Amino acid sequence: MKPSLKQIAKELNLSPGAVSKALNDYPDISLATKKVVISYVKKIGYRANNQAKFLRTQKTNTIGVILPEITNQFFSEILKGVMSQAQKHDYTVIIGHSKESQAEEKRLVNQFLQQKVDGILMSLAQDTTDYSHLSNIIADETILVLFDKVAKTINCSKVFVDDRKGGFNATRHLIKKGCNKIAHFRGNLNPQNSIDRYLGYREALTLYKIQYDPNKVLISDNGSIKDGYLMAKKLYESRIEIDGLFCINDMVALGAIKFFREQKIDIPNEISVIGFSKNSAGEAFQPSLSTIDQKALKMGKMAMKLFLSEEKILKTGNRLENQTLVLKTELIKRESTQKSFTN
Amino acid sequence: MKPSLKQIAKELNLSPGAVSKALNDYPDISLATKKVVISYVKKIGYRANNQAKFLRTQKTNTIGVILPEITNQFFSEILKGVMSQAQKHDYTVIIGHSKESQAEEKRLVNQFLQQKVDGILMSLAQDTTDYSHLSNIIADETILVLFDKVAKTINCSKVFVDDRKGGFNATRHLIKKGCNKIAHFRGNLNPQNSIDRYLGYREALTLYKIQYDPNKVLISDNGSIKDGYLMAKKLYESRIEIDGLFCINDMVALGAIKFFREQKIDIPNEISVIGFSKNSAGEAFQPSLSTIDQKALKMGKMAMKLFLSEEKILKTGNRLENQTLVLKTELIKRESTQKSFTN
DNA sequence: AATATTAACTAAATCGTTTTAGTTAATCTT
DNA sequence: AAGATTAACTAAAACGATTTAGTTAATATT
Repeated sequence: MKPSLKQIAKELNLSPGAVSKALNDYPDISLATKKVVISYVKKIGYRANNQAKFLRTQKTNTIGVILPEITNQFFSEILKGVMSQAQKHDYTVIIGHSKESQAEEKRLVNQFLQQKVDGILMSLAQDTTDYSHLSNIIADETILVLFDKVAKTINCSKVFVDDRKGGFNATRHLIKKGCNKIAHFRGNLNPQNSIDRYLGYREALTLYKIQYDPNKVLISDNGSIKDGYLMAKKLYESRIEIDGLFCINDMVALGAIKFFREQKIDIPNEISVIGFSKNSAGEAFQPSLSTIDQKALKMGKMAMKLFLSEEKILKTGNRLENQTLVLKTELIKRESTQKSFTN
Repeated sequence: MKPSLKQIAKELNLSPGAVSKALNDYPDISLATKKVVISYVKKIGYRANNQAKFLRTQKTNTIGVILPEITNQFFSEILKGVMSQAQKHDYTVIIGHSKESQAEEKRLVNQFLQQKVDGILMSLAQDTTDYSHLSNIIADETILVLFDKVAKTINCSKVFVDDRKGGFNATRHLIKKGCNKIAHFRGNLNPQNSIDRYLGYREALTLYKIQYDPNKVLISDNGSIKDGYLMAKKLYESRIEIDGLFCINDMVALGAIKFFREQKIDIPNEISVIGFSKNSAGEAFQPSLSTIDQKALKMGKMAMKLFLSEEKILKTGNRLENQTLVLKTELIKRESTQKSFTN
């Protein structure tokens, strides 16, 4: 049914080897033969079998991408960035969804290794504390690139944003807009990103000599709109006065704003709010949401580029040197922190 | 380096065939031997090579998913649904991004067929008019399942929502809330979904004896927030009076609301607005956005289930019968159409 | 004209599995 | 105790490509 090299060879009175060489443009095949083979192959719509190919070449031209979440604009954009580069270099992308679970993450790594991917690009799940599966990847001589949520102790290439600086810039922006009672709705305790943004927040407070108040820091566990809403409610009901709020992400910020506006609190004049990650919904919101651009698309592209460069180094037989890329975030000033703005 | 069945066999003084059989639980291998093999394999962390496996079994346990867009909550949710089912049945998911381009879509189909996927699940690009690549999939004896944007003439399983009914329900909802000058920001001319939603809109107008006015229908080309904003502006500047608006999707609706609110137009009291697709941002918006739930997660799950059932039928050697599933949409009533709601 | 060189192939091994057919030794049957 | 049966393997082909090491015929060299 589906034609193989062997059948084509028989049809053209050639050996399978000759056909293979013709298609791969070997110099020891005549131009005339190459033309015949190529035109015949086109005619019958022959497609080489990648699996069979792999058996000899040991290259699948496939990478695996593991994301903790998929219905999340940040990760979607990273994926988009990865895929744009993958397409450019003719790589196939396998995708896995770890659902923020270490067990699922390990299962996926195993599955991908069995698929013989050339590399794995991943962002760690929140509850990943054991890194043995990452070591397995490296032991398997498969390239590993970590992005966003990375394991500092694992020896591989990494790309992430400077979360601390991002948190610092967000907080400083609020301070410069005149806020001095600034709350922070932070993320879960373990992921480094969440810690770093919190540290940036503290750093800014310290620099501008604002007293740190632990009562103004609440912990979100899933970073959803609803979460933001409930945290704002909790803060409001505890009667802690604030004039600024820095949220772990835009969804939490939108939820918080929703609550505050229901209470007839003027955003930004009574409370200025800034998010993190630049979700596109923030732009349409009223007030439009100030945020920190986390450069998701670029991060995805860079992750793939890191993979490609390691691949190239490996091919030359050199010992590969891992790179760590720290991308700069960008402050997006919008209405939610623009006090002159009246609603 | 990486252990093969052959090496394991040598180590255990068995033949490669016996090891393979032990791992696949063949009845003609003794329990004792099976135990030895399994424990040894676990010890050294052996992982079967899927590519090599395929060569004999002709099954990759891999499906390809092609999406026109990826940073779009609707498609992300579909993907999530597909992946949840794929995981359950131990399938690997390859992903492709057609970027709404027919050429790219064809390239991806070709790439996936070369990867010997067991099936392709896809939503067509907006500009796809030629279906030869779809025929190729079927000719290759690869299972094809279309979702959301489907080709009615292609003989394969399909799943999509009843867009016409959805459009009808959205429009009727506005009418029941007292609107009778209802505009429609529709999608591009060719995709059937966009046409069907428009037809539903017309149908509702007809049923409730409201004069259809083509000036109240504007065409969005990319369905973005910005697009919605600009269309609202265009409508506003053309001085066409409306009291209701049905948008092709939530992003367009959010953009439109943004513009109207900037003009101090009261939403929903002066203009009620309803979107389509249930983007999570709509919930946090003020006013929260009424919309039509397009059942993305379910659609993804069903697409994978359709694939699995075809797979099962194929295995029994029976002729497969294609199924077409039409999912019901759900009206989500929120503040943007709740006239009693005061902002 | 004998030999060396080159062009253009072919033959066959190989990658890592699976699976069918065959083999051997032990056990059962009568 | 001889033949039949069974348990538990082994041997080898096969899947579809790639690639190394020949091979053959034509051409070039001296």
